[in-house]
Amino acid sequence: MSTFERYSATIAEGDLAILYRGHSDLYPIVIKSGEFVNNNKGYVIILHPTPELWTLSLPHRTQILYQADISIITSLLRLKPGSRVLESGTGSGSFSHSLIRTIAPTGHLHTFEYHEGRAAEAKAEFEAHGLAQFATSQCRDVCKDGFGLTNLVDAAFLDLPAPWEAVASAKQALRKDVATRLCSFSPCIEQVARTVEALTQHGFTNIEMYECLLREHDVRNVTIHQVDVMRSLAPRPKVAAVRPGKGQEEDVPAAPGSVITALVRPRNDARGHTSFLTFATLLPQAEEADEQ
Amino acid sequence: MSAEPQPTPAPAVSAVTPAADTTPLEAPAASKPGIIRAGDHVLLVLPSENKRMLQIKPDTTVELGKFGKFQTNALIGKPYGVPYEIVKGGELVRAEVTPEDALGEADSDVKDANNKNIFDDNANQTLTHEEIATLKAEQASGHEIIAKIISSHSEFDKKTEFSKAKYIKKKRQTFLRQFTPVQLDAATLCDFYFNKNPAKTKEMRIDILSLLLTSANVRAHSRLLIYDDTQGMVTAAVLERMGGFGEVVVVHEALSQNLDIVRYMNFPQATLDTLTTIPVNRAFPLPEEMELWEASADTRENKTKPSFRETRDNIHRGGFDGLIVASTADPHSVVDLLSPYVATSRPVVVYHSALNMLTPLCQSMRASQSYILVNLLTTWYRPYQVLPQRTHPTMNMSGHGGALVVATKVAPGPALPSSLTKQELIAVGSSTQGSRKRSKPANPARGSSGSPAPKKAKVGDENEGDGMEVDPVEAGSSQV
RNA sequence: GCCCGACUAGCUCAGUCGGUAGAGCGUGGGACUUUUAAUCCUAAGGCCGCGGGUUCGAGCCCCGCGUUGGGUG
Repeated sequence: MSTFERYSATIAEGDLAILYRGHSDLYPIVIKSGEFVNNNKGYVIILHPTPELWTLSLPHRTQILYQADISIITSLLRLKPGSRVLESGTGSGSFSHSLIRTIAPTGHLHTFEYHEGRAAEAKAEFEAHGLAQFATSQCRDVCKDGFGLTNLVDAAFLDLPAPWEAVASAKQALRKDVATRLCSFSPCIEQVARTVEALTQHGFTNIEMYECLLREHDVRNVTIHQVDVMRSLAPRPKVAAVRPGKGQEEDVPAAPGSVITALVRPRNDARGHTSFLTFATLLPQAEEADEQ
Repeated sequence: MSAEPQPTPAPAVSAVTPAADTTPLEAPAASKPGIIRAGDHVLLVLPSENKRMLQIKPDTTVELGKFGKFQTNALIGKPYGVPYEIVKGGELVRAEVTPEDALGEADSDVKDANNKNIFDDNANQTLTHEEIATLKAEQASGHEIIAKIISSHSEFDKKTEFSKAKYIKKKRQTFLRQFTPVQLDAATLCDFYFNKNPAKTKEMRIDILSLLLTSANVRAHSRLLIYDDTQGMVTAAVLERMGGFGEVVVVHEALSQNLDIVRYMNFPQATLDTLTTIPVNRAFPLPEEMELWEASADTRENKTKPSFRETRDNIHRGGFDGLIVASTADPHSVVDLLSPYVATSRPVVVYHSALNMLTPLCQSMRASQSYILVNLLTTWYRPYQVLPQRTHPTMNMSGHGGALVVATKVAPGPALPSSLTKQELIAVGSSTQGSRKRSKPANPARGSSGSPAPKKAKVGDENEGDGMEVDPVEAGSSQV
């Protein structure tokens, strides 16, 4: 069975796969013999699922976390195989899938979602994707009822409208024998301020905040003309994109008086602000407290 | 199923699981996690926020300049991450951390004071340099000295609370005799080198490294090919994310490769055993060299590692789960060399500190039928100071953290005749997302046209002999 | 009937390489000669069909409707 925590060599009945029909046309499917999908594009490519492809193709039930934020959060929470981590809310499960990939096979994700429907869908997804053994998902309003975990997790991730209300309970859930980490994900600076205040009051240290955006770049060859007095009045070659390779008819040398050069620029549809990422450390308890 | 707490919503899940049992490979026997061991490499964070990296060898004295000195034996067995004060006699005691030290009074009214009547005058401080030096010589604690300095500052009470906090912070950075030993991990080391000696790690910033790790789908049980010119930064980060499971083969150009950062990670032997390295000329020997290598004994002193020959055979078996390149050489040449040994539907990720060094590679990979989803990436990364009523960006690091080319390797299909523009049926299953309409792959076809038998992709790859089991299916043939 | 796209400039278009701030026509200005005008040069013109619902207080979100193109009955 294909899963997000292990590659398989071949496609099998019942596997989740990602149907590729172009960069903006990725679609998750379950392979079932005897069934068809239509396609009017000549060919498709079936890809092995990865958390990154899942993030690009999953059904949105909420706004989701994307790869840039997911990546830096994972690093700064110091996650690796064996880590135990709590997450709230589960949302559409974009980050959850990536978390499970990183902490498997010896770690565990405790994920909490207060919306009943979304919690159920996420849970069903984990099971369908063969990830249930790595994740415990609960429908629970953690701001009101807390996480219900004690001295258990290495890291906590809060993606909540009022994260400051969950700080005390998150602290309780974090283990106390080693330094642990917390991240809060909030779009607005006022949320950050209140969260930082709560973190400080609860004894978190090393509070830092970041923003991280992904910039994707286009590369294309353009033909540009050269300024030349002798030719200044003659018709100029058109400035036009020229693409190399794949045997296209555009694969022609530059006309006299012009030169082909690579033009690199950021894609204009790049996402803007996502959220502020607030990180904090909870130091291990002093030894006196350890003794009891 | 899971041995973890069950997902019943109502009852509080109270779980206390012993720490050691899930991390057998990371925690050496008879040692608690997060405890400093003899032989560990550690990072010491000083009050000035300067950092020093060193190895804790027993029975040694560590000199921290004006911040004091201590015996390594006093640190062994103590927890990481905790600030320690060097008290008289060189003993280390856990330093108290109070929020007010760093924050100032959060609720203070900023308007209750200002600098209108404060003048820059050294005479505001009544203590002389000699008197302060004497205090230090008498082994007064940092806190005592700071208190003395504040009480000797004639204008201190005129300052705003925020200004006082900043003043105190400066004094703490100068006079406190303490340090925090930080456990070394990939994120910490990346940050350390990026700030201290970025050339060593080829200007690789933590956010780009993080993106590299997810893009390459690095995880336990990965089987990866790596070309690493970052002093081992990339390899160390990859090994950390694999947790001792799987396999990493590092190919390098010189006869031996500097992977110092891997050593600094304090990996257990089990993790180090998943790493093998091999020079390019042993992995890809010229025909005339072949006999020479075959004749000569493997000269590696560490016989627990596979021989070059075994590693070479391993590489040529192909089917790797990914390729990661962070090279100062032409990245294109490295990708051409190693990509053939990567399985299809697997990531290829290439790092370089300069975007423009990757543009030709990006163009040619986009033009190639062997890759899809080819992307040229940089990041915009900005840290902020967050203090009550004093939140602001600390610096702008956009555009200087390196760039990545990320792609997915696929099996190139046969060239499509131009007549094949019509709809084709692909023998795969239906959607899992019944409710989703946008770009739905299509509805079950009704016609009885064609056989639904799944097509095994044929590998028309230019890369012969990589032995991959074909995963992505390219169904380019007509059914009509 | 069902399915899949596309709706931004006065009009019409824009590709499975991660090509939707890119163009063409038309329009204005200039040069030129072949002057009921042609050719060349150049300039101006862009915020995305309508409505609703949802996501955290960031949409690569969803639904409906309209217009339009294609496919299939």
